[in-house]
Amino acid sequence: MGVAFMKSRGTHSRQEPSCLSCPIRALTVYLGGIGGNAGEVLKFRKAWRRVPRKTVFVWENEICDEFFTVHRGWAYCYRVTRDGARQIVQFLLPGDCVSLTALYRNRMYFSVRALTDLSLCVFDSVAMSDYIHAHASLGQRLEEFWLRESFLLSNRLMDLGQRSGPQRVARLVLDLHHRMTARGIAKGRTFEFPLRHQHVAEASGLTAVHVSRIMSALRDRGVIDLDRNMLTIRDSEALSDLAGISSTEATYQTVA
Amino acid sequence: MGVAFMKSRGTHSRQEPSCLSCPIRALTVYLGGIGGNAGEVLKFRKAWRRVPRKTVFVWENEICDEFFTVHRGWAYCYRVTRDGARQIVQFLLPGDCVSLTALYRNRMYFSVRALTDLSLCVFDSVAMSDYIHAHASLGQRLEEFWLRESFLLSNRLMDLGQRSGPQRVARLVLDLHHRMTARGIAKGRTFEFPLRHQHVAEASGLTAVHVSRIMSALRDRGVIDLDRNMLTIRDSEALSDLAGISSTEATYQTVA
DNA sequence: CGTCGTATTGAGCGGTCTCAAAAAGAGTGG
DNA sequence: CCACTCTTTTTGAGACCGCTCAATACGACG
Repeated sequence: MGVAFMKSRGTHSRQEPSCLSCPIRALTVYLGGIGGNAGEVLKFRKAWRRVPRKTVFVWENEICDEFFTVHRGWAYCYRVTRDGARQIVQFLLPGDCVSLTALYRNRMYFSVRALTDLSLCVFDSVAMSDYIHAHASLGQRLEEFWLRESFLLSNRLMDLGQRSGPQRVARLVLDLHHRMTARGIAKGRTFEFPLRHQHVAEASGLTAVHVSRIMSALRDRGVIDLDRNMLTIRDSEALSDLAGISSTEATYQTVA
Repeated sequence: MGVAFMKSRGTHSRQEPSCLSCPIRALTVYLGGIGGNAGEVLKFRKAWRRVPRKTVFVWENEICDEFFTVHRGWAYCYRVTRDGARQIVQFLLPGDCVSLTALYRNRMYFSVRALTDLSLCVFDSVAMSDYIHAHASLGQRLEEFWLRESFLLSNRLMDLGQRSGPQRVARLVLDLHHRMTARGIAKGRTFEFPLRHQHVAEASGLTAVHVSRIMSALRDRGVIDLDRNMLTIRDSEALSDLAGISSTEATYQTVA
């Protein structure tokens, strides 16, 4: 996690990591909480795989019988409209599993693309499903993950349905910062922000051009600062005020 | 509690129904598929309750330890922004369960309101959770309900993020028609449509005024017809073309 | 130094909103 | 059946947010 691996597909020379010492294991469905056994999981892990940035590795409407966990880097799930418009459904950070979906049916309803260079833990989805369901507490944890997923999706729905462009952007930034912090990847108010305007746009239902104007305005007003993929929240007060964080969200956000 | 307390338009004078002969039992989590035992479920059903239209019976951010199934009528889940804007997250039709959420935590993250006069089957959420998890096949079914829920939410996300007003309205109409048909409530191209423009607006992230203009246009072009809460799809071709139904959705929509 | 991807900026358009008023329905009570 | 009220729908006019298109600037990389 500490090691940089930005461009260079040549770097990234880490050894295949073990689940036992994985710093993000507590975030996963299968190793978080009390029920997981890292040794056992490691035994049926199929592979540890690297994916260069911009690569699509799960395709909407196609078969996928693997279950992934993001080990390092960023990715995102998206779907595309019949006439080509893309909607980013979710950004994936280290510790996030790429698709609970694969546990049930292998026909995916979204695509997944690496945003940065990525490393993934790969499992056979049936094996993972069997493992989870063999441990009652993991099954319960899995269901809570679904609950959380629905909650997060409904948050996004609120954003797209009821909030202005600047609000959507502010909320996206805060959300990512919050998640990065929760995983210990971000420490203070500055954190890695590898999204292009186009990504922000596709996530928030705006245009890249308009996102540019919004972010420029935020920068001019001294609310945020963005330099070389590092984003700094300068005026946290102003940002969350703009975002209009509600108490409901604050409550649920602590879930992970 | 089971006693009626509507101002009863006189209709709705049904006896408390039994799960055994319930026409929508196949749609529920706990009685659909192969694992459910209607006699057993009926035994721990807490009540059968009527709720007059416009009544809120689940509150965002409040405790709720009941699990409901819509037995008759329409309802909707919604959330409200800090500055008062409402987003309808989901419409609930007979057979839909009001909140899987209550199975896990009793603090709700949305409110639920009756759109029409409503009758509900009421369960203690812990009892229901125990029952479902005591039957492996029901547990699995529950997880598939979560999958479906996420899929549907991501559909809505696509709508709000990437589609124009007319498209959103067209899709909402088609979606409701599809669901009504799947439950045998709608037979042909005409079906009950109790939503006010305001509801359509809050679901699709538009304004009631604008929804009015959109629906007038659809009517003028002979695409739909709306008379006294009955909606008729006159030109199904044109409507789904406008909606831009993708193959992904068609596939998943057959799930139920 | 040239190329490619990305960001910025400007000008003009259009979809959707706001505000406001009028019209149409639906329910209520006489 | 009518008169009254309340809710909902319709319509118009004007404003604004966000979009489109296009040109330019920037920055990373080879």
